[in-house]
Amino acid sequence: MSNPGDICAKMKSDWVDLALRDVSRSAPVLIAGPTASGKSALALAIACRDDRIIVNADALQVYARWRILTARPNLQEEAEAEHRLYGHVGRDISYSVGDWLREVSAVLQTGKPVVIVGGTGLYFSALTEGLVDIPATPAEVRKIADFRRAKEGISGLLQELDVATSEKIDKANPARVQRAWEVLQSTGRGLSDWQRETGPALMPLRDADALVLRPDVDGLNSRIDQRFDAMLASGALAEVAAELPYWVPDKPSARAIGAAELIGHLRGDLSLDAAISAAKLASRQYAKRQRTWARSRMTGWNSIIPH
RNA sequence: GCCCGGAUAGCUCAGUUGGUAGAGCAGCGGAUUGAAAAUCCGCGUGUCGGCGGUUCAAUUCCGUCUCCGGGCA
Repeated sequence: MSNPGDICAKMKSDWVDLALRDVSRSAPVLIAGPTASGKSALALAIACRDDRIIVNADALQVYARWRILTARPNLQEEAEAEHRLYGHVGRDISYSVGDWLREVSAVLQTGKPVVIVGGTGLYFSALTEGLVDIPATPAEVRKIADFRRAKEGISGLLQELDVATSEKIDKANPARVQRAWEVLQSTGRGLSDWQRETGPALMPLRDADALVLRPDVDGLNSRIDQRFDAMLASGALAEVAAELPYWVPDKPSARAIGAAELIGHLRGDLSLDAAISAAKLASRQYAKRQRTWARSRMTGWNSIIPH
């Protein structure tokens, strides 16, 4: 049996101890960084020290089905501190930055001290730089956009955009074009028009102790590989197998790295080794994108070198 | 041992009727205000296996050697 505090004590490692010394005891703490860099360990150590609640800032860890695959804190870890916004969204529910920001806002209103931790850069920029409150895209509009995009590509949607938005967005990026079209279609206003109204941030950077983990690339890559092996050892394949009957590639939760690969293996499309390699590769590529985001978008954050 | 086929970018391969070469993937860099673990953009000098020959010029043709497949003994 483990007593409260056991995990907290166990989580401690040299770099965590070192980082802990400079972390504010009063301001909200933000922890970002690439996948497998040790964010959760640091968050738990801080939460234990200051009796904070841990708030998830990861777009996939919100989904209920993937505890192992998305490296969500386990039950023991969750018992050490209150965790919020983890695994609380169903596999078919679409979830977005706006949803997340509203939920974070509600948590902050409780007045409890927090450590907000996750790998989704967009969530942090919405939190610290602001996000306009645009009504959610109705499912029918999304459906029409999906259909048209599949049928005629993005050119048709692109042509129907307002000029201001069209000039602003990356027209080669189907996701951006579709988003802009959906906003115009469902609200009657152009996206860029909306965005001009972006108000003050919920949590400006100066009000927080913002930390980015910046691990050595080679070290991180091998940690990513090891972690995926560990996920398999603790039942990732069974977790994915349980989803097999419900699997639809374009469902929101299906984007978890490793899910499509392991489903592919379970269906006999590729060997387990091939699935593992593909999943590890996708994770390394994801970590690279997170590094790029941190470099350019988190310049005001304090860097921590883990491990 | 003999015969055939390979050897070109980190990997899989294309190509050059002789004028020193280009795709995919990987990698690297970047963008990213509601699907963001998503999506998108940019970046290609490499003894064209070694050595010799022919040629103004060889990665390309010839010879030979090495290695890897396959076949025959």
